[in-house]
Amino acid sequence: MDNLDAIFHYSSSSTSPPAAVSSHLSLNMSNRYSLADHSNTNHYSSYDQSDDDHDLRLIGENENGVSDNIFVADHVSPTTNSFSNCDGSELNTANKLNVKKGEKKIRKPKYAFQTRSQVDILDDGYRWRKYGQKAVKNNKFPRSYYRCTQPGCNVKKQVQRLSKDEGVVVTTYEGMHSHPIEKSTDNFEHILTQMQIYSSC
DNA sequence: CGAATTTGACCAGCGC
DNA sequence: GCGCTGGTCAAATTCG
Repeated sequence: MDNLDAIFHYSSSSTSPPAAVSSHLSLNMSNRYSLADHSNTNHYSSYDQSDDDHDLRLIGENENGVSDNIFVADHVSPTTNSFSNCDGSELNTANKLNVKKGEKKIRKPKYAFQTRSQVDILDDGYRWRKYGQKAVKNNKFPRSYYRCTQPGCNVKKQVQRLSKDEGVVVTTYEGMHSHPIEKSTDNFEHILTQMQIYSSC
């Protein structure tokens, strides 16, 4: 877990996913959820995430105080100061890591959501195909890699359960969907409302 | 039978 | 240079 542009902590006792939020988020980040813009991170308080995710800064906290924190990572490419450049453009084999010849590597922004959920597979309204799974250092749970199945849509996500808190699932999104959400979720509006609270800093 | 998942192999980046 | 780690590929397998 690194190179994240933002992590949103979302508490939920149901299977309804924050992923739905993130998917919506990825469609609208450029004009709505710019809180994690790297240019704004300097004034955020630091946050120690040394056990798992590293180099994360706390950028917001929910009023209920418990653990609904918003994070942004230190490692953000200068080219990703704006979400709007996250176009989901396809990577070719020679450019798997967004590296061009003679240029600094370009990373897409990533956005992670911490979810308190009993299930790993969260229905966010998009269709995903799993393309990999890896054991993660310092974590007894594997990380799963998914790609959006929509042709031409190159959005990826990673799903991982925290070792130190088995009730927490971290979903990391990379890229923006180039198509509408495929199905609605029951409490989408509720989730959106929470997101707006989080992003009101 | 087509789509999705599993899983070992492969590759690149990074730290030492 | 080497080993570790994260990310992806692709063949095999499973599922609907």
